[in-house]
Amino acid sequence: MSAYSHLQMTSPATTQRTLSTAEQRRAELVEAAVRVFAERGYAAPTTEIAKAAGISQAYLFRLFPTKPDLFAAAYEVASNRMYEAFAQAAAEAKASGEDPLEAMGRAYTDLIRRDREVLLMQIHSYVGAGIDDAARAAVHRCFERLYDLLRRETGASEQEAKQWFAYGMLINVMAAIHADEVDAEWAQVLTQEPEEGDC
Amino acid sequence: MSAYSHLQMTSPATTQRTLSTAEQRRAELVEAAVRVFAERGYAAPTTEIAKAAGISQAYLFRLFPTKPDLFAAAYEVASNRMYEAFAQAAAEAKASGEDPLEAMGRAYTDLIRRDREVLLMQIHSYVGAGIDDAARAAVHRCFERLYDLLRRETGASEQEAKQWFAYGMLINVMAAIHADEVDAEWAQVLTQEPEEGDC
DNA sequence: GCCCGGAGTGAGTGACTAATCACTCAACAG
DNA sequence: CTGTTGAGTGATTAGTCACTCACTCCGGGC
Repeated sequence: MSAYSHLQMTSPATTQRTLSTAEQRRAELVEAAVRVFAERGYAAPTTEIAKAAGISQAYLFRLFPTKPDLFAAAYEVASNRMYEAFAQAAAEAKASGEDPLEAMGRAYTDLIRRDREVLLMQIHSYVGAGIDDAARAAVHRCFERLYDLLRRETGASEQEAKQWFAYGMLINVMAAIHADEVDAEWAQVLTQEPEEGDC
Repeated sequence: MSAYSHLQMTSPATTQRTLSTAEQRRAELVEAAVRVFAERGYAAPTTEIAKAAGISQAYLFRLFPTKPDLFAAAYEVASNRMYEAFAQAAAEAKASGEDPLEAMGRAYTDLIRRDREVLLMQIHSYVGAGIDDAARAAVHRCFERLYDLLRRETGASEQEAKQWFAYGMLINVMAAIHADEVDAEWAQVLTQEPEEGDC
């Protein structure tokens, strides 16, 4: 019978009317996909994603014809979320006369706590980029946009940009391997927040 | 670890046998596993690894009872190869009065060209670390050993060590996503070799 | 009332894959 | 020659996965 009909029956009556119901479901599905892919990687089964989204697996495949399509959409959403966080941090820093480079650096560490999924999706996409051409293109686009934003908004030099990305990658990896749960010097050093005099 | 560590045992000179010893086959299998896992990630099927090693899939499972066991062994070999490269670079630099920190940095970029598999295994293990407990432990051990080596041999400060690892992670990721094949400013900047005045 | 189209699903299917099992054969000791 | 042991395999199994299809349900237009 209705196996999981008790999940979210309270569908908001005041839904945004700009989205049709199918588009809305698609958006919900992608949100769920981000959650599950972030946790279990590309190998996450579609059944589990469908369950997380509260729909049947069959309907998942109506909304996204193939699994790579779904993964690409999830990655797109996650990398947009990251981009927006950085753009906002840069804009706010600019408005308040702060150093935008430093603000964007802080935005990264903030992102770990608030939105761990985004960083995990990033790591998983690096693996996907080694195999899937579409994933690789998406990852390259993400780096390009972020690099352009950084150079444009902060005026960082090439060397500064490189260093900024390097620390970002370190944060990504440390989050992926759960270094924060390890009680050892290396873990403490490599996950600690940057001090003031960082160079 | 110590169970399969006899890489080149003394082959019996008196008797020539057409059949290999199990230990020898195990070592060959692990070498093949490193190649295949590096290329295709944790999802690489055991049939393919067996084929690469020139043995049957059934025998693969006799030599390693489970796939995670095999992956862990492959990762161990790959990270040892990395460790040895760093240790050697540090030792040589020390002997010749060079700066060991810089030498170890150069060893990393050299490693990309010579032994790309090692870096790819590293990236793949980050994903494995999010799922498999054994893989996570292995990755943590690898970081610990490397961190200790760095601090001991180069006398780098915590901050210097952190920066060294950050650049290492950047190199890892750029290799994984094939950034070197991209013709764009971000790719060129993030993959270029470090200049002399890097800080 | 009746059709039509879109939302949504239960029940599959074929392809694969980790792991098992029953078995063969080579080598050697006695 | 014979019994034993370890190397090695073909065939199979149990389970999982991406993906499909025939179907139901429901609201709106005629």
